[in-house]
Amino acid sequence: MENEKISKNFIEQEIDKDLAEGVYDTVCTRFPPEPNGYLHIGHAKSIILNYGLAKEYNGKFNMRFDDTNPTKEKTEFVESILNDIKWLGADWEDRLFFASDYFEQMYEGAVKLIKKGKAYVSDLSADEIREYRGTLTEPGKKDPYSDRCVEENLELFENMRKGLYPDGSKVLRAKIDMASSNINMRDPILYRVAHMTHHNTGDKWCIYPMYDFAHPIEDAIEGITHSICTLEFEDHRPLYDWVVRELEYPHPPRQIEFAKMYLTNVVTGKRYIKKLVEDGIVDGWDDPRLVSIAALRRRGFTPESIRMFVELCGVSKANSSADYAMLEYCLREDLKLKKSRMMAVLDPIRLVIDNYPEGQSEMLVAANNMENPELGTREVPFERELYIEREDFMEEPPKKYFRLFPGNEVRLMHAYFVKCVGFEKDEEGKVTVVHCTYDPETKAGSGFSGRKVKGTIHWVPVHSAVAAEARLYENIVDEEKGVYNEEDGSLNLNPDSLTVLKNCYIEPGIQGAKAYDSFQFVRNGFFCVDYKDSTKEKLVFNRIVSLKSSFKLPK
RNA sequence: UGGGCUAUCGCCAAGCGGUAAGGCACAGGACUUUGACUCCUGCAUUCGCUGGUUCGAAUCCAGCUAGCCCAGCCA
Repeated sequence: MENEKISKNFIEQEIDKDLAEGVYDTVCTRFPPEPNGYLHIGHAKSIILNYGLAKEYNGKFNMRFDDTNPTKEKTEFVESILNDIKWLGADWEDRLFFASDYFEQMYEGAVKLIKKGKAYVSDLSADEIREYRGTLTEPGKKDPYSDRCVEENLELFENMRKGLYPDGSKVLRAKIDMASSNINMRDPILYRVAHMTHHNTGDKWCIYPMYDFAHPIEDAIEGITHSICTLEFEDHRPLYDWVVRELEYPHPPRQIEFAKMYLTNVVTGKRYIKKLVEDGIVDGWDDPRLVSIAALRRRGFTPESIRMFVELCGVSKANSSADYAMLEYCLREDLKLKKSRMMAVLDPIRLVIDNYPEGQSEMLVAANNMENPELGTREVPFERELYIEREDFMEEPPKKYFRLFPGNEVRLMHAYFVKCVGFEKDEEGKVTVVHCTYDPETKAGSGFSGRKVKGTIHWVPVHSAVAAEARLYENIVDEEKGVYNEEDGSLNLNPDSLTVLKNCYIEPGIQGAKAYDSFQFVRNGFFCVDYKDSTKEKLVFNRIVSLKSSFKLPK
């Protein structure tokens, strides 16, 4: 199933170059999330990219939690992140690391910088540091504490570690260039004081390293060769390189940046999701309309489909936003040969076969997947009264409509040809029953070829069908207006993002089948079980991909 | 406005001086026990703009324009 790669992406080209020039003789990548939230589709791209690169080059892939800021991190997130990565299929083998396990080495690194005269302890307040840093257009000013001698700095830094100073009173800064046009190089803060319990190291530390100092060290310790991150860290690369150079690591890692990928008409902002949850519009961060990994999983996307999506999108340095249709395509592609295709009726009307004996029933053999015989067959009871989809019958059909209408013949899937001979309506003019006659000669699988019909419709036996509830999810954001309301900054929500259909029926026997995880049924849509509600008496399904049908009723 | 990055079809994206890959979407047609799938066919005389170099430029140079990122003791 792996598509032949026509060309390598720019990261692969860089790696090839490094390998050819002997800069590295192996490839080691990593996925380094901070355990401060749930993973979403954007993280999936990074995971799949990093893991894929390691695989492709026969290298190693490390899992590492970048937990250097105890104010934001929780063990709860560690669990969920690990779970999602496993589900996606990235395997870190025995290499699960925590940045916090390197705190001692980072501390030693800081001491080394102080001894080299490359770092100093500053007593400036947060506000003062901001002032001294200058602005985007004006250079910064020299930190008055930057001339402290090595011995004094060593002592002060040790005292910082000992907890002698309150939070915010002192920081360790790198001595680089306060006039640099790159703000990240204006004596960046390396360590801050924070008396706080860390989820991994407890109360052992009260000083914590900043990302810019910690990350290159983490990479270097683990022997990472290519540290792949997103574009916003491009400006930090000079600092990354400065740290590994000053700390004199023998085989310094190399940072390469790529553009994040967004999806069209999807809400990603944490504060917006929070608002959606608070307002009761979605039922949590894993609501199927959102794009956290858990949401996608709940909606029925498979790990394979997400991997395919990432590969299809490719990697570049141009900010972009992929069509949701591309994700849906990947799922259809993944599922179409792998899953059973069952029948169901979402909006039922009764179909009565006038010439089928009352009380009689027979078991028909149905292929689980017409395109993949390996999935076997199942039996479906056929009887005089069936449910069919309301839209599969029209009293006055438009041109080129070839499902049921008075006088027309169609195939009932896996069963017989039926011809419409009449119908009944209620007082409101709504069709309630469609009458047909069937032709025993036309039984599915009989090889009958006397005549052909243009339409094939799904059905379910009235007496043994299983009642179900279906949830049809659409984009939560208004497709035409876009995600954000320009005027007040709110979201443009689609009022029909969730439709609950309570009066649905699915084939009997599905209940016993174990293939619930995701399968295809009802014409051309893919559905899956809503994992949250599957314990309810009625089965609940989510529609995960919009119906793909080229016949649209002329309105 | 200082610095960094980006710009190729509605959406992704190849291309790396020799005359615009591919996928999604879309539109026609064939096939069909799912109007799906599959299979054909069509879909950028042009690469943000303007000049220049060259026999030849999306690719090199110069100048514009637009978008994204950076002034956390966040990552």
